[in-house]
Amino acid sequence: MDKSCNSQEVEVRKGPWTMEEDLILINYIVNHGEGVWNSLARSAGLKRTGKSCRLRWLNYLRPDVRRGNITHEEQILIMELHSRWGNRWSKIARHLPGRTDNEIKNYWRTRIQKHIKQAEPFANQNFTPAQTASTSYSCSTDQDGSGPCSPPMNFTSNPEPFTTPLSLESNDNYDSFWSMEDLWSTQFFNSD
DNA sequence: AACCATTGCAACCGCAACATC
DNA sequence: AGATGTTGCGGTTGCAATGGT
Repeated sequence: MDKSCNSQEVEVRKGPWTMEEDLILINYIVNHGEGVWNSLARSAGLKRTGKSCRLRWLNYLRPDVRRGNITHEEQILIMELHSRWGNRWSKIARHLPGRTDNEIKNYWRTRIQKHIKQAEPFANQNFTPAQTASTSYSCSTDQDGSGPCSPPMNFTSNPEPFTTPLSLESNDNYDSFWSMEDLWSTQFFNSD
């Protein structure tokens, strides 16, 4: 009949996450670990879908998520891997520790793709992303692509295991309200 | 100062693959 | 073997911030 009958029990929040929601999610995961996301969302008392919780955690709240500018080396690696695998963002992300598929995808669409478009007039003169990327290092050409790449600097290995949750050195986009450090410190104080 | 266009990013959606019953 | 639930992925959208006029 009318789905509004049970609309009360399935009240689901959408849109941007609040700091309070972030704290609840962090707290819950720290104390109980990740699990089945749907039940996690319910148990934590979040009016979010499991999917939304998972995304928020993976892309934003995890302590090892690295935010801030993509380095030149990372950009080169992204271009190299994209030329090899195409839009397999999660696969590409696995080779960039601390970066998420969403971040890489956004970066590609907003920065690299733009530059490629701008360069298109010159593209006829043998310009391709792959060629641009293949500057001074090579990746082992295992077909599955899981093989290690050898960038000029050894940045593929995660430099530090994020004892400091985030590098906020170029804190362009995360300084308006609260920082992840704020969240995490709050979380530790609050963890029951 | 006000308006408009562009940019960048967080979050949502739909789908396919996988797991469990 | 089929139904149902969950997860992971890639594409897309909405909106705040920023820049330009």
